[in-house]
Amino acid sequence: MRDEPLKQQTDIARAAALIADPSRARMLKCLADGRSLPASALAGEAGVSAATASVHLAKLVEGELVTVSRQGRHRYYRLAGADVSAALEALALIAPPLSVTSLKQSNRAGALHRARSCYDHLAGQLGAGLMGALLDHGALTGHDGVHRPDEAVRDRPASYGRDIRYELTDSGREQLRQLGVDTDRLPPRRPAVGYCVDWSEHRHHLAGGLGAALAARLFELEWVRWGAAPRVVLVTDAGAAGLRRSLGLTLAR
Amino acid sequence: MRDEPLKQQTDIARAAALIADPSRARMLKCLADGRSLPASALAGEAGVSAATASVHLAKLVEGELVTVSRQGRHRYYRLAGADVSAALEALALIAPPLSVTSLKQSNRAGALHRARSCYDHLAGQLGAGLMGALLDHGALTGHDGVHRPDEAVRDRPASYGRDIRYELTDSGREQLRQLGVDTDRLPPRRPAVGYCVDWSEHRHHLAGGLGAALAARLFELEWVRWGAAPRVVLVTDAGAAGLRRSLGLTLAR
DNA sequence: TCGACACTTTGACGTACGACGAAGTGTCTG
DNA sequence: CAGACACTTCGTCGTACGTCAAAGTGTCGA
Repeated sequence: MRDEPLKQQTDIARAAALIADPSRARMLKCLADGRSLPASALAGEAGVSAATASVHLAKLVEGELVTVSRQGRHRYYRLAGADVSAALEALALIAPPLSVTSLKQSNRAGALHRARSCYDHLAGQLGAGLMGALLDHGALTGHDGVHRPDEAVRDRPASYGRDIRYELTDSGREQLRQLGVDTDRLPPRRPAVGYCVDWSEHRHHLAGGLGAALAARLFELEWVRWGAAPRVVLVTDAGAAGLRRSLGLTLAR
Repeated sequence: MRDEPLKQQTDIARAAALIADPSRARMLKCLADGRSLPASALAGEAGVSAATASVHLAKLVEGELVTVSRQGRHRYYRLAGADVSAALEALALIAPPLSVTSLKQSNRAGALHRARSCYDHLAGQLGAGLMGALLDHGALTGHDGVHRPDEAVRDRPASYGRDIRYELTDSGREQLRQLGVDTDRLPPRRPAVGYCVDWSEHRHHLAGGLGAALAARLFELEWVRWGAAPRVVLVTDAGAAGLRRSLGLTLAR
């Protein structure tokens, strides 16, 4: 505090201001474990529009709290360093408990985690759960469905996967038929079996022609229906029962 | 991140918002080393009015980043705990360097550190330096002039001291006469030798009738003059030379 | 008891900033 | 090549908040 050789003064108010916005704070919290996530996922987590999220992320990059890496039409954001997560943790220690009103805001984030649409198929706990059930039953082979960032070559959260080639088995064809999905009537040119890396689950969910057909069938059966907010999908009571009965899939909560 | 037993969510945005204001950040920085300071000192450090500082401090108390203890008409503020200073340090690590415009704002704080008025006498480096010179020359006896919070009984920064009793020596009377201060003509009822604990220097500066008379004499000699901002005192070139010559006192910068 | 002082409260003012819709840019799919 | 998509930029709106002067409260000293 004296006028001694004061080492580089830093502007802690500016750094704090970057964290002080509730939307940005929620985004940073999601990135706190070191993941890198696309802007759209962070917008969903924060409960704001893509435009708003974009502005926030630009500020975080400008302030060097996060870095961005472009991959095709996605942009993946991650914390700039360990010192950033350290600062977040230090703040968490002195922060008051989250008020109920702010918790309500995260309802949509919770709903997105449980089940959402991804292009024309299903994602979230529901999407990854379906994939897991298909693998457990031997309907699909080729991988265990878990995304491991270290081993991933081109696979990134929230986009189509390329590292792995899943195969539909004869048994799988039969199981899907019983659900009402005719695997012989899939669109011709489109690859039947594809997958995405689910950003909220760190696991694969079914995509491709088959993923789209399965999603359509679940809507048809009214096992799922659209929620209020964009991309939010809700599992109906009939759906929870049906999924448990036909695939042994039980969803939390 | 999963929906697992999420321990108490905390509102890091609120905590960050408390630090995100430049004035509050400057106050917190001053308190970072554990000192407790009165509101007026913090207002000076932050470069804002007492009213503004009061609002800020109320918010910091409300947010439990600082605590307050009343002592007479003063209120002493200090950081609420070690975790608060830890958070400040963590933020300092990720903060950008302070911009020039913000540095300019701290000019007044720097000026207040160098020399300011305190009631009717002088404080800051100048005030504490004068006190030190008088002690070095044996003009005063009774203590070494350093404030030690552990040993202090009733002494607090930025208010009149009571723990110690300084005595003016015959030699001191002579030295002051040479400066033009007649120690026989001090106001009758007021104690001649008093002191305050200088909050920026952690040392004592001369107060009482003698402190006032010395300050008045230095203004009369034009060794010091008023600065632009309230309570700011500037040492003139003649003053720097005179203080060095008569008391061996050299002021930094 | 009165005035000086430390601090807070009130009220008014200006502005900085977060929010979104709509339009624009680049990239992938079929 | 056309369309869908991820993301950004632009323009506009509303509001939350920092700022200070002035007035109010409590404490100290003469």
